[in-house]
Amino acid sequence: MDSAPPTAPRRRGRKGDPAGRRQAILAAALERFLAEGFAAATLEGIARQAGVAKGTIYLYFADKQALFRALVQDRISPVIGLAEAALPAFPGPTPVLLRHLARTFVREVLLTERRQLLRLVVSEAPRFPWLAEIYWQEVVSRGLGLIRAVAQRGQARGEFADDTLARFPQLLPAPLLVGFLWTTLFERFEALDLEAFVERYLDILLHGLERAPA
Amino acid sequence: MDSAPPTAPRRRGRKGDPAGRRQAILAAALERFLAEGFAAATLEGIARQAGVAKGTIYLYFADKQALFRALVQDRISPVIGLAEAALPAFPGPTPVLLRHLARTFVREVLLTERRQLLRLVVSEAPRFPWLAEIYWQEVVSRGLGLIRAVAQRGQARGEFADDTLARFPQLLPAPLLVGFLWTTLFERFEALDLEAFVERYLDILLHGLERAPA
Amino acid sequence: MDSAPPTAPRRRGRKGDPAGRRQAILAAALERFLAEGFAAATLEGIARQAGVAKGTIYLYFADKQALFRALVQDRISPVIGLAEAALPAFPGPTPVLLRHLARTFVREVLLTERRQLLRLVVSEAPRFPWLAEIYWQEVVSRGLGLIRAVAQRGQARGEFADDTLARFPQLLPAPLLVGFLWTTLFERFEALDLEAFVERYLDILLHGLERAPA
Amino acid sequence: MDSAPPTAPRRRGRKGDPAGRRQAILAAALERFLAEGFAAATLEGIARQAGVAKGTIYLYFADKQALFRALVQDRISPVIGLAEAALPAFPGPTPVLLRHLARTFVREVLLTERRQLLRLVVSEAPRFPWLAEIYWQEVVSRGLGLIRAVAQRGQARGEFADDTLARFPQLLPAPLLVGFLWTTLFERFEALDLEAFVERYLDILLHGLERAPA
DNA sequence: TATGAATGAGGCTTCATTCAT
DNA sequence: GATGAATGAAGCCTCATTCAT
Repeated sequence: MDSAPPTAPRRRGRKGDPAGRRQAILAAALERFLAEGFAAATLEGIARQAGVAKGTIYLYFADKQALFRALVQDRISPVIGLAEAALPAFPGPTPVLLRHLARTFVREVLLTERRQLLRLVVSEAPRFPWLAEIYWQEVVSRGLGLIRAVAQRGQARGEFADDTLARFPQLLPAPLLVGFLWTTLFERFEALDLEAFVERYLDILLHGLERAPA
Repeated sequence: MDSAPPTAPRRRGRKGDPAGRRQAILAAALERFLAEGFAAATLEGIARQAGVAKGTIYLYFADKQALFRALVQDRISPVIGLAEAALPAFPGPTPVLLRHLARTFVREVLLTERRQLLRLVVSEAPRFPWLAEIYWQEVVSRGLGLIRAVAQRGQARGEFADDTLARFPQLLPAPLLVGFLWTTLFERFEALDLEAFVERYLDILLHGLERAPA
Repeated sequence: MDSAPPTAPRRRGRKGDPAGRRQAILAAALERFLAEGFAAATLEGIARQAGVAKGTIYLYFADKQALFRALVQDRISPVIGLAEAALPAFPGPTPVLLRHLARTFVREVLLTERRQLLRLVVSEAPRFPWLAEIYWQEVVSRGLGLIRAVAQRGQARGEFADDTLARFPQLLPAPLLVGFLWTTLFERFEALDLEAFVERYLDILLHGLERAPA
Repeated sequence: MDSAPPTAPRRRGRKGDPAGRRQAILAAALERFLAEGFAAATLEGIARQAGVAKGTIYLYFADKQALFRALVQDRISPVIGLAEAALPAFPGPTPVLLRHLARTFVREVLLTERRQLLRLVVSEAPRFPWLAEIYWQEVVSRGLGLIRAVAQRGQARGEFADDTLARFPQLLPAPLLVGFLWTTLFERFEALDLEAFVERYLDILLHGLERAPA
């Protein structure tokens, strides 16, 4: 399809790139796990999609579960780094900063394939408790910490009326979860203007935070 | 084969009842699917939990997938009926009605095993597109319709400033999804006072709806 | 080969004999394990030889090792019972009794397929310590006890000069092990008149026991 | 590829020596085969123990079975040489010579790791008929020849009453096989004073040979 | 010559489905 | 109808062997 020449010549047999191999397997595994779930995805399918033999996977990962774990660790951790990097020395008002955070999440997660990872965690976590734990450590706890920091900044600068957001940092990602579910499951039944929805939600949330309701 | 008439139906437990059998199997299937997911749950386990033989399941359902489908159809539809029944002729102010709706959902879904059904849908929908469709028809579209009806009631009565809630009925369930994720995945890492969280959110939401923010 | 009609009609599909099934599998397993060793024998081969499907084996045995263990327990224990039963109230002189014991072993073990079981134990014991343990409990310790009882009988009756045989009961089976190795490994290279060999050894042994050599 | 001349052969350990390589591989193979058997031993394990890469083994041996065969041929033949060398011009009485032979075997085989080779032969001979053949040619037939030579020496010198030992040379190694089995399998369940046992056996055997019993 | 990444056939085991009783 | 023993396809994983470097 692409007129550009194949960058990787892909010699038959032993490939030359010992590093790209691992990434190719991870990419294939992500796709298969997302499409079929952990139990239903087969190593045969992953290998085929990665363009390697079944046994090759075991050169890089001890077993199917280790592959799954590596996948989560490799692809999830960088996500939160994006948001943390966006914070450090933000000059403007805190409400603007909050909007910035939420929009970053929408742009970098909800509107990319990364959104599927959350589904994977939701799906498989009950049977693989370490999965929720990794996700907690790498994403959720760091994300909530981020929001709490912003909440205190807002309170310190007199922009927020009280500690509502610090107590319930989950208020910020709430619409994002709606967006996640929507784009994942229900988009084909009814459209949702995701960005408008999030903006509207932020309007209400910030309005509520600035003037503490009863 | 046996010429002796079956004078004693030998109903041990819930056996012998051709209708109760089906329900017993469905109940067992629900539990196994929720606990292990579709692929990992075994008919052996379902049969054991239902107190029937493996082969018996095939007298009621064509195959594993048919069992799954019947389960979803039998158990999901009633959920939304609860909320719809709560609406009909509510006398008081619309904000109170909204709070009532949200609390019903928290009490009847989030704090019961029914919450697991949502997880099952999220998990298996990609492989069983009809699953999302059923869920949409039976739950989501009716739920959103309910909220829209309430939104219009509020606007008609002059309680809401504009059509924000009618355009984005997802605003109401947003915190409930957070609650879903929290109780499902992260409860063991950090506590969340679910009821306080939801009440606080309703404060903010209703405040925002009553006086339309910029 | 046998002109008699097939006693088991062997209907295709589900067999009727729930008891013979297990024995058929054990017999097939014995043959394959003996011919190929534990690691090299395949369940595919065992199933084929038993005339059952691969999965059927797992209805009777938890895994390959459990099959192996059951095989040893089922086939080894009866062997020693033969010798123990031969002892109780033997009327004649102890030397005659000893010869009787040795001949029973030759006839019932060395000259039958049972001899192969010893080879199996020797082969696989280092990797499956429980195997040597079972064999010790079921065969060796009981066999040595038998010989010690005979030795004391001989001493009590004044037929043996001292406690040599009680101290070294292994003296009796020594030539039988030679016979085992010979028939197992070297028969095709050079003939050995096993019975004459054993008789000649017994002559020497009994001669030595009757008049204790220096 | 590297233009620099290999001034330093970089012989780490026993590498670099094309002949030592072969020996290192054989030594490692011996250890792994003895510990795990032919089928269960892996080339990966042999290579690691030999300190070479898996592929290197194939530079010296065509395949796993060829490695096994070479191992047996290289390591078994020398064993019998020990005993043959002990014979040539023994000055003393033949019974003393026989005791000397037996003790040499106990010391050099039973009490060393070489004893395991016999177990390997017993284990794998049914699947590799050439294995029993090699063992026969290199060890057993030569060993029996040795004993027969001693038997004739004894008869010629009037020390033995008849040709019993020449007809049944297996009489001499019989207790050694008992010792083999004992140290290999049953030592941990009951102690056996191996040297005392062998001496006592020789007492009886020689006593019987000197004065031919009925 | 030496390496070790890559391969893929084949082994053990599981489990949805069938069917004789 | 109900049962559960039997089946066999399919999955995960191992490892002897090959081959580009």
